[in-house]
Amino acid sequence: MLAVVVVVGVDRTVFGSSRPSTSNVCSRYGDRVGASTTILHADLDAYYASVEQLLDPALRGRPIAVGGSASGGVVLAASYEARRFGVSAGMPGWRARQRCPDLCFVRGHFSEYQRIADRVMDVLGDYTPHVERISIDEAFLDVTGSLHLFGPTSRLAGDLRRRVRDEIGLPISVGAARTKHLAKVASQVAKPDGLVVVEPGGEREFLDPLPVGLMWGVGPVTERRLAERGIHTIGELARTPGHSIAALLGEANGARLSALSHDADPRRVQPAGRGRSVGAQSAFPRALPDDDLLREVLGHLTDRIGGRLRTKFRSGRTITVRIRFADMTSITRSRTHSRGISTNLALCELAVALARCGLEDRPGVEINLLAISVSNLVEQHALQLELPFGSDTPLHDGAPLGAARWALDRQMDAVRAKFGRASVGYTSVLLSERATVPEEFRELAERA
DNA sequence: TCTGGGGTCCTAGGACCC
DNA sequence: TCTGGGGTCCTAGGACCC
Repeated sequence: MLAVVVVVGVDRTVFGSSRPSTSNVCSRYGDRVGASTTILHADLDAYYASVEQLLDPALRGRPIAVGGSASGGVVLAASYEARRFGVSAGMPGWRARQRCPDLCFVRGHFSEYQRIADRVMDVLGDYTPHVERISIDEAFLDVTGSLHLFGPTSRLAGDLRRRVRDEIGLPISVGAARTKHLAKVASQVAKPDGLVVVEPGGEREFLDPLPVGLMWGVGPVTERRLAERGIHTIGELARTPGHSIAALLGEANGARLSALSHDADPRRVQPAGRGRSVGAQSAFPRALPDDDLLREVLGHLTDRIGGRLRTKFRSGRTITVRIRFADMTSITRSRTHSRGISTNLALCELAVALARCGLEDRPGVEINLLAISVSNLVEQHALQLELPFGSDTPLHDGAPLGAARWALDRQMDAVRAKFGRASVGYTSVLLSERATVPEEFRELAERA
C-alpha cells in the first residue's frame, strides 16, 4: 500500500506580505474563506472497480472493467490494473479488450455501490459535520474546527484514510489545502491511494509545475487552446495577463481560471443546492426516427423524469430535447412555457413535438440517442392542482396539464415507491427496452 | 430622417464535471 | 463493431421592453 505524505512549503509565506491579507478580505466580505481554513477532498479510487475487487477477492490485482463486454456495450469503470493498459470509462468494450487482452469484464453490483459509498460518507462525517458530497464517491470536508480534536491535518487525513481502509476495505485518496480547488488538485496528485497536504504558504510551489489539465474546468479543448499559446503549467497560466486569458477562453472562463491559477477560490464547503434541471437520455442502436420510436423512447424518458420532478414537488417551464444522429452530431430544440410542467403525458407530448421539429431539417437520417432535459424549475404549488378536475384543456402555450393527471401520476409514483418501478406504468413505457445500459446504472446515476 | 442603450428572457450550441 | 448517463455553466444572437 502506498502512503504518500507530501507536505509542501511549511515555512514559506508567499501570500500575505505583498498583497492584502486573506483575513482582511474575510473581515470585509464575511463570506470568504479565512486564512486558516483547512479543506479536504476525499476521493475513492476507481470506485466501482474497487468495490468489485472488494466483493470478489479473485478479482484483486487483476485488470477489470465494470460494464460492457468484449463484443459490445461501454466500460463504466476500470481498475487501475486495467487503466495501465489504456482502458478507461466510456470506452467501447471491444476496444478495451483490444488494449488489454486479459481484461476481465464484470457485471456491476449497482445497489452495493450506493450502500458502500454511503458507509464511507458516514465515516467522513465522523470528522466534521461540514461535508459536501459532490458525487457518489467523493466529497469535500471543512475540517477547520476539527483539528483541535484530531491533531494536525496530516494526522487527521491519515486516520481517515486508515479507517476507510480498515472498516470498509477501500482505498481513498485525500488532498488537503486552504481552498476547495487546491484540495481537489491535491487529491488528484495523491492518486492512487495517497495523501497530499499543501500547507498554507506552499501553494505556489505546489501549483506552479503542475499541468493545467489538472485544474477544475480545464478539459481537452481548453488544454489545447492554452497549449497553442505555449501555456502548459499552472504557473505559466498564473503568469499570463488576465486579459489575454479572457480573450482566449471568454470572459467568465478566463477570469475563473486566472483566479484559480492564483489560488483564489472563494467557494466554501456547503451542502448541495436544489438542482437546476432534471434530465434523462437513452442511447440505442441507430434507427430511423419514426413516430413509434419517438413515442417509445421519449415516453420512457419522461416517465423517469416526471417521477423525479414530482417527488421534489417541482415542475419545469423549459423542455429541451436533444437528438444525436448516426454521425454523432447532435442538435437541441427547446421551448419555454408560461408555467411548469410535470405530468408524464404532458412532458411526453411536448418532447415528441420538439423532436419532430428538430428532425424536420434532416429527414431520413438515422439517430442513436434521444435526451430530454427539464429546466427553469419552479415549485409545484397548490395553485396548479386547482385547475378544473380532469382538465385536459391545453394551456395557452399548448401544454395539457390537469390536476387529475398529476394526481394519477402521483399515485403511480407511490405504488412504485412501494413495489418497484416495474410494478405499474403506462404500457408503452413498460415495454420499451431499447436501452443499451442496465436500468440499475441509470438509477445509480440519478442519485450520484 | 434617423435610429440609443440597458436589461431580461429565450434559443441553440458547446465545454466540462463525475 | 463503433462511441453511457446525469448534470452545471457559458456564449452569442435575437426579441422585446423601457
